[in-house]
Amino acid sequence: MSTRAEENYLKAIYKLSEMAKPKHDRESATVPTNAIAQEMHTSAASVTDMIQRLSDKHLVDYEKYRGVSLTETGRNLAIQLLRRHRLWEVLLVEKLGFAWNEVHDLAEELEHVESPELTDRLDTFLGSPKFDPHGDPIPNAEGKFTLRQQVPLTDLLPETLAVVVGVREHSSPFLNHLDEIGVAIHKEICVRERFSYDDSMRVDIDGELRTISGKVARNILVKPKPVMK
Amino acid sequence: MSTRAEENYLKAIYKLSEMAKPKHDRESATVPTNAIAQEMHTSAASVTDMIQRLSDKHLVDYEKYRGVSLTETGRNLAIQLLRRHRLWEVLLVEKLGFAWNEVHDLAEELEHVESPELTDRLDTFLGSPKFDPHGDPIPNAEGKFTLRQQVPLTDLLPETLAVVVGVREHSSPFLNHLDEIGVAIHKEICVRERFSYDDSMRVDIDGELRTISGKVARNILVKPKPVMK
DNA sequence: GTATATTTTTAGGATTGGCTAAATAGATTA
DNA sequence: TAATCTATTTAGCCAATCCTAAAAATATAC
Repeated sequence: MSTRAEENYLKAIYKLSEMAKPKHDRESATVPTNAIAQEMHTSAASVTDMIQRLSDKHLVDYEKYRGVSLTETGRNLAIQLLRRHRLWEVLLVEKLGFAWNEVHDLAEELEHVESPELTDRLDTFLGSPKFDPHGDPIPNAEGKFTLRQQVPLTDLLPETLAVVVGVREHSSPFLNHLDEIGVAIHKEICVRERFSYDDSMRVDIDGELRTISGKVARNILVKPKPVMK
Repeated sequence: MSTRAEENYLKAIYKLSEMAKPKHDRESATVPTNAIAQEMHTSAASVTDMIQRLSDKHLVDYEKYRGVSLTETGRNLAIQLLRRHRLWEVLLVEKLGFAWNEVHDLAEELEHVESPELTDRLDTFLGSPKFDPHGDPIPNAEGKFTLRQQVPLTDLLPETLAVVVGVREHSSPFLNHLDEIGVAIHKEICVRERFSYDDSMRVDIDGELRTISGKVARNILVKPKPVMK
């Protein structure tokens, strides 16, 4: 029904509209043309073009000069793409042995293969994972996300133990850096000291004491461990 | 480097040129425009169009009104597509649990994801299979096919035991029919009687005696079992 | 060996999806 | 409020890939 190009626009609009409105909401926030152009590394004119096509297909609501938002159909499509993307990432990492910073572009290709049957079977084969290798939630077939307690590492008080559950940046340089400092999903981190001046912190990872910059800490998501009394 | 459309043309040309010249040969046989058009369900004019582009890219050799043949580059590309196609089919059947008649169209999509790394890892994950679920040989990374002794079921003499190793037809109706009569890859078949009039035969499958029409028998490939003395 | 039939190519056009440059609407500031 | 800046749209193009109809080349038949 929809082309690759259309699907990529839907994904971009979904992403931007979620960023505009972090809390999961029934409605889709309105995003400006320019933001889409930037996100997709294309010209604003091309965006206007495509948006008009998507609007004709009732995948987005569009009023000239007012920005775009996804219709329910459009959002469901975007969420299914996200589902496929993240399931493929799990296959690539868990089964094929790719590193977590190598799978994004491949999943970007694979997600466009449309087949509910394939998606279902992939999900089953992988054991219906709820999160992908970066800790992002995988929507289920109905488009529902699994919620989870998570905060940026910067929010932890000293002497708190926490488990890494996700990242807020997916760039290869960032993920490589995490590899270098021993941070990975499911690793335990214990905060020793916080420097509020620059949000950097001293932490304990695998028994090693390290300093993590604020820039990095802000992009690590953790789930605090309840303290044993 | 090459688009999806170009890749599909290369595959079609490869297929036709192999059919024209069954023995594996260094050279690629010349195929007529019309044959490609039929194979791809498109118009002859479109074929001429695309062939000119492929010729500009040195993927085919082309002389007006003379037909096309693949260059070495073109043939290598086609063989890599075949490799990916068949590896994906193995994944779909062996790991995801699809039936052998359900995987062709999906593999047709998946094969276009170009990544030597992905292909390699897929191959390793699947245990470097030499044949796909229909018994077709999977070329290795160097493009070499595993050869194997195989003959159409119609070639067997009565009282010969053989193992089904492949099919020469991939249509769903044909594969479904095989399912119905209990024929599957690796099944043993024992020929009891041959009727040369119409090539039909009485065979033993799983201890059950059945009649197989010539049309069906011709499309079943078997490897005769050496007779115990 | 010419007439006819078939195959192939050319010509011209549609659609998708991108671009640049120019025009216009909306937002910001003095 | 007027001037200016920015965001958005329009206009006009381009390339890829398909199409139909017509022309040209080749093959076949008498």
